[in-house]
Amino acid sequence: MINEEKSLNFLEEIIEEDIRKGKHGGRVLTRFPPEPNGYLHIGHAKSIVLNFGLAQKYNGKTNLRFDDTNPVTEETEYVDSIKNDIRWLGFQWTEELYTSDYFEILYGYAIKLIKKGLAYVDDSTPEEIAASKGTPTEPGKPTPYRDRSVEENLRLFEAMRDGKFPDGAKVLRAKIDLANPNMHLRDPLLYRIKHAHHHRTGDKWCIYPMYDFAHGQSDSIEQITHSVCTLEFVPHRPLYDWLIEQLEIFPSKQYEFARLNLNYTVMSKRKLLQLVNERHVEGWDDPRMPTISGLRRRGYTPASIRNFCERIGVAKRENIIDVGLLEFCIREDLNKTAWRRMAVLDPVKLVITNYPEGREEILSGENNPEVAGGEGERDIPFGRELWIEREDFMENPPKKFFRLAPGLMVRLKHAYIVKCDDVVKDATGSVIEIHCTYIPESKSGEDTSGLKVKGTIHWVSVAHAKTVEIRLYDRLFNVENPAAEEDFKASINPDSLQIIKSAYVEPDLLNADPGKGYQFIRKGYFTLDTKSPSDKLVFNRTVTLRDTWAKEMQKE
RNA sequence: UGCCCGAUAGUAUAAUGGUAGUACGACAGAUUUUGGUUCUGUUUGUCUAGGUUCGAAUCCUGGUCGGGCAACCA
Repeated sequence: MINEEKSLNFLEEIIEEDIRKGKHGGRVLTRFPPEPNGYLHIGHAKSIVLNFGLAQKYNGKTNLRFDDTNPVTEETEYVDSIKNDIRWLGFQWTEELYTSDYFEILYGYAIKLIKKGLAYVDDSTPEEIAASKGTPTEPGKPTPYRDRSVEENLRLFEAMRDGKFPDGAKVLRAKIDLANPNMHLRDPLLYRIKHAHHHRTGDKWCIYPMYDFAHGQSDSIEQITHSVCTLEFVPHRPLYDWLIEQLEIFPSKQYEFARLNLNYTVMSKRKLLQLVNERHVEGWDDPRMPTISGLRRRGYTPASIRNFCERIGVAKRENIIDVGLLEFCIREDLNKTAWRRMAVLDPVKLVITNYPEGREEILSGENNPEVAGGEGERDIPFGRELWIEREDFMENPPKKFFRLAPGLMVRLKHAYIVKCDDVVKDATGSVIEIHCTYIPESKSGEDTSGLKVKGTIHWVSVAHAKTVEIRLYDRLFNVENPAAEEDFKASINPDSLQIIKSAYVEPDLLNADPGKGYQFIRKGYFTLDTKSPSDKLVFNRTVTLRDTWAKEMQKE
């Protein structure tokens, strides 16, 4: 293929068409509108990459707007974490805005609607209002307050603002159509009374606008050109348009896409909050959580997440993405950037019987074989006794086992070829030592032995090994779609975290940089846990390496 | 059984009336001092029934299946 296919998603097509027609002078302004009532997760990342990406692609801008219209659930802690996560992902918003900054304007919009005879104060209880809306198959009926005069509505709404009524005593409703087949148009609530402290406006207000009377209006105030949200807001769109039309304000347009679902995890803030509150995980940033902060602590990079969000595409069809694609994206990134190190997670001792007692050598290994020059080398001490991985030895191996077994030879990475001669067992019959002889002329880089071995294994010198803690993570749930279960918590994977209290690593790892990814050769990608105690290092496994041998073994 | 949205390989996503393509996965092979990486190849798809058309994944109609909508949440 000579010229690159552009292959636009449906939003890019809409925007390009708008630009072609000169709509808004070709201006593109999107917004990312989180409610500060929880931490951002990978689903938000899709929306962030989409909104910021669209603006970048079309020379536009993106506002960050906190949708803070419900003081009961919203907190400043969440505002800070959200800003931090967006920056970490690599995006910078044009303006930091809050719906609560528009409360006065919104109040004015409500007055305008009342004056046009398009809104009324309703004294009904929540139950009465629900009943007044009817059901999807039956039209609603007006409540006794629907035909109050403009003057009375004005007076009552002002009294609501002035705190004359308790919570729930009255609401402001749009006067549209109680028989409309779209439930959202059956006189939707616009304002409710909540005598609650707001994280930004304090106690200034005791009435707060509902989502439908805040979101579209905020879009309009900011002159957002393309307001991109998820599918569940499709039925709200007629109301979004109706309010803008009646208010005669800037005509922002809403477009909807299908939210991200990942298998083997949950994505709703309510469920994630439950996992945190009920201590199924350590917190919002537990490395098993699909939150941005969890993925960060796990060792995912911003580039890998951005890349993932681009690969999954954007459409209007419900989807469940295989978490394997996320893993592919982080491996792809880390393979190119992670420095290689050796670590033994499940050690057994290997003794080189023909290597002089007390002798040691300093060998060297390139940091990154994926880059020309290897990004330098580090020293690796070698000696007569080594730790190797227990699974790299088998007494009675199957035919295609390319590791250590009596009579077989392997290459010790960056070192020598060794041949297994003997094993030492304890009283219970388990192997405690593997005795080998090494081939002196097979040293890495100056091998004149002429020997060819199929396998190469990693190792750490017993005399120089450093002890660290390693945490291995697995999927948090045992079923593909936990949200579809009766009780999603019943399918929590009890083995999602495995802690290895003492693993042996090469000494250079004591200099590991926080925030950097390391490949423990043949074992996976790891990163320093940001909450390691100062007296010991803890490494989190980001993801395993692809393991075709393990897959082969499973087939048998 | 009211209204709305959707349906293309296992999972996603293109093809905008003219050769059904791409990525991930799976499978096979080559290379490899990581059973990693890289490279090559193979496999699998238009929900269904009609209609319009020289020609339909695409347009029309009916059906089927999936999802959403009746919070003083967003």
